[in-house]
Order: sequence, then C-alpha cells, then structure tokens
Amino acid sequence: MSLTSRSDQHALFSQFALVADALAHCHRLSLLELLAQGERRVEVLAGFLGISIASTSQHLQKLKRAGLVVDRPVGRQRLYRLSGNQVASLVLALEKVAETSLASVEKLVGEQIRSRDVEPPIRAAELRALIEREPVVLLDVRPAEEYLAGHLPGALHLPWERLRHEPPTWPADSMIVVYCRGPYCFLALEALQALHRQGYRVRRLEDGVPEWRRLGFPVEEDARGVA
Amino acid sequence: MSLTSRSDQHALFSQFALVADALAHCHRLSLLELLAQGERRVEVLAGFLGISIASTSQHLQKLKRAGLVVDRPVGRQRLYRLSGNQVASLVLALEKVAETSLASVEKLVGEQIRSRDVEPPIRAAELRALIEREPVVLLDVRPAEEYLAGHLPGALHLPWERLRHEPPTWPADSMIVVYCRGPYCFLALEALQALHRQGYRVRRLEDGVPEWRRLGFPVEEDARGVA
DNA sequence: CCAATCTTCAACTGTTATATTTAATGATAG
DNA sequence: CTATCATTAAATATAACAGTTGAAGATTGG
Repeated sequence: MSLTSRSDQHALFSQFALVADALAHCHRLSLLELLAQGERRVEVLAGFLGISIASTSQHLQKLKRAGLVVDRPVGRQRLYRLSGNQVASLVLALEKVAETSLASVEKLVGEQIRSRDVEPPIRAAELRALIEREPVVLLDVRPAEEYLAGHLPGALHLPWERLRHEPPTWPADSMIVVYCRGPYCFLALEALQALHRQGYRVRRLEDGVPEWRRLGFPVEEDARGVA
Repeated sequence: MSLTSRSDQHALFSQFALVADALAHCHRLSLLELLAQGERRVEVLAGFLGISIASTSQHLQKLKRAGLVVDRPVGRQRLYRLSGNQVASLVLALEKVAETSLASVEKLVGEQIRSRDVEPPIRAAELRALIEREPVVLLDVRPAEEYLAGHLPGALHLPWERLRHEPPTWPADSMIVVYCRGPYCFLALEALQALHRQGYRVRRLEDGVPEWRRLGFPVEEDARGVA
C-alpha cells in the first residue's frame, strides 16, 4: 500500500510536471500572454511571434496537451484561447517568482522596464481611485482585436503603431494613463516614452486587462472610443 | 527600437521559462513539497525520493539556479529551503491548474485521493471555525522534523509510521482531523483510512502548514503534544 | 463539386538536453 | 588526519527539442 502510494504520487507529480514543461519556453509564454487578451487564430499568433505557422501550431498543441489552452473551429480557421482565467494567473505568478528570486530577471526588468518608467507604474487598484479624483485619459495601445475583446471602461484605443506615426494633440495638461497586455509587455513603455517626450503628464498601468478582470473590475467590450 | 523590444522580451521570457523548466520534473516538485515543510539536508531528501544523493544534489542545484531554493552550510552539512513563501504558492497554483484543466490529473486525483476520503476534505478556514464550535483532535502525521519545524496549534504528533503499528486509543466519539504536507500528500490519506476502519469520526485537512501559514493563521513551533 | 484558405501532420535536420549511476574530489568538524 | 557529507566529473543511455519545408486534411465560398 505504501508502495502504490509512492508510484501514485510519482504519476501525479509527473502530470504536474507536464504542465510546467508546457510553460518552459519563451514562445509558449508569449502565446499565453497573447491569448490572455482574447481568442486568436494560428496565423496571427505566428505573425506576432515571428516564427512559422507550423511551429506555432506545434507550440499550441503542446499547450493544449497540458490543458492550458483550448481551441474551437470557426469557419475554416481555428481560434485558440486560454482554458481558464487561472492560467493567466499562473503565468503571472511564475513571472513574479522569477522576478523576485532570480537576480538576472531582476536586472533585466530593472534595465528594460523600470528605467524607462518616468515614475513608478500605477497598479489597477490605485488607478480606480485616481479616476475618481481627477479626469484621466485612459489609453489602450494594443492591437485593435485585443481592444475589441475587452478594454478598461472609457479607454481610448490608439495602437502603438498609429501613435508612433501620428502624435496626438490633447490639452497639454491632460493626465494620461497608458496600458497594454500586462507587466512585461513593451507596447505601453514605447508609448509612455513617446508621450513623455511630447511633454504630457503620463503614467503606465502595470496590469493588463486580464488582471483588471481578475480583480472584479468592470470591462467594456464594445467599440466606443476607437480613435 | 522595436527590434530591441522584441529581443528584450525574448530574453526576459527565456528567464521565466528557466523557472518553469525547473518545475518540470516530478522529483523536483517532490523536493519543493518537502522543502515547503522546512529546511532539510540533501541525504534526507534523497532518502524520501528514493534516489541517489548525487542525483538529488543535481536536482537541488537546478532549483537553486532557478532561484526557487537557497541553501546554507551548517556544520559539515548543507540545509536547503525554499527561497520564499511565494514558491510554495506557485507550486500549488501549478497543481491547481493541472487539476482543473487536465483530465488525466482530474482522473488520478479522483481515483487516488477523492475516493479515499470518507467525506469531503476540510479546508483551513473551515477548520478554524470548526475548532471554535467543538473539541477536535488535530493530528499531524508528518515526520518528526517537519512537525517540529511548525505545526497547527495544539496538534498532536503521530507520524504515520507509528500510527500504523500502534493504533491509538481515544474516546470513540472524538472528532479527529488529520493533516500532512498538503493536498497531494498521501500520508494523511493512509491515516484517515486506518482511523476510519477503527470507527473514529475522522476528516482530512486538505491544506498543509505552508498554506495555513499563508492565510495568516498561527503556527506552533515548539514540541508540545509529541506523543 | 471545385478551388481557395487555413491548419495540422509527417519527415527531416541539427542541435541539445536529460536523468542517472559510480567514482573522485572538496570541504568541514572533531 | 580521518570520517562525514555534498558537489563535481565522467560516462551512459535515452531522447527530446525547435525549427523548416512540403504534403495532406478539413472547411467554406462560389
């Protein structure tokens, strides 16, 4: 009986290891970050990652075998999405542990992210309070599909690709909060720096829509505010 | 600039993947479960896993490189421990996701664990409430070192190895709650079944001491109650 | 039904990794 | 200096990985 216990535990933990193994590749982590924003097709995901469609499909299937994503056929294409909200939380937990206990990550994050924030990023809860106190321009710089799949209430949509070429003209004293996919997405950082150079008062929201949702805050899914 | 962003993201996510990779082996998950109970020496850990000391040492170093464990020399031996409480939480989150989204895990857990619970296991918060209402015999069936490193307040220590050979003699109507390392540790299940066969009213606490601690509940670190 | 589109599969390359054991080496305490 | 405990090295065996290209499946629109 104690013998079966040991092998049972072995079998169980091997399954857990399978899930961890699915997380153990930078492209698959990128895929999960993208899918946390909403459903996407294989071809589009391949485009974001800059690798072949076949390779992307194989990564997706590894994630699927680990139960982290599910797919459904729509027309002649196939849409992938996270199998649940806990998946996005798991990835965030992984990244948080890496950041606090791996010096190399701490260094990378410091160099690439913290040094580019003109002031410390704002967290979801703080933002909710800030909105009550003063008018804030909320800026979503993700691609259109992700904005449409859900964005912060009242957020304007100005994807980084457009913002980059057509600088906005708001009243100079506007308070702007810009956000993208999450704490490790670089889109908001680019926008932040561009707007800062133009003299705007601008801060970055550290969290993305998935985390905002997880906290139980309201999300808008229509297209109001598209620039 | 957008080019550096992509390679920066790549570098960052590769580091995250390194942490996931450290989690991706059943022996290393077992090690983390053991270390979540407290500091341990390499030789002892090897004994629990049933593998060689050298192999155990190598697994520990992979965990160390990923920042999940730290070590300190004590005399001529070396004690390993988790690098922080978030590590145990991360492992639990991983296991939870696996359980809810992998059918094979769901099946294993159902067969090996849920079917052996005579009634649904109790959670930490419920147990706290239960203790207020009626007298409960709290039973810690982990090895002595783990009990000494921290146990539930007032818990008796009766390791499974002893319980197995010397059945206890309590008043027959005692309410007993037995616990071990966590939701996927088999020690408490063995004890549960043994006590149930002897006619006791007995339930299993699903959480272990690490989770109990995480919830901010008090933990006893002295040796009161050793049988 | 045919042709176009999107995805998966199969085959292949090249590279790299893994876990494990035994034995040697290091380090520390007594 | 010796006994103890841990790390490292060497070696083996096994296998896995990611990525590409090109063919095969599946589904829709005409």
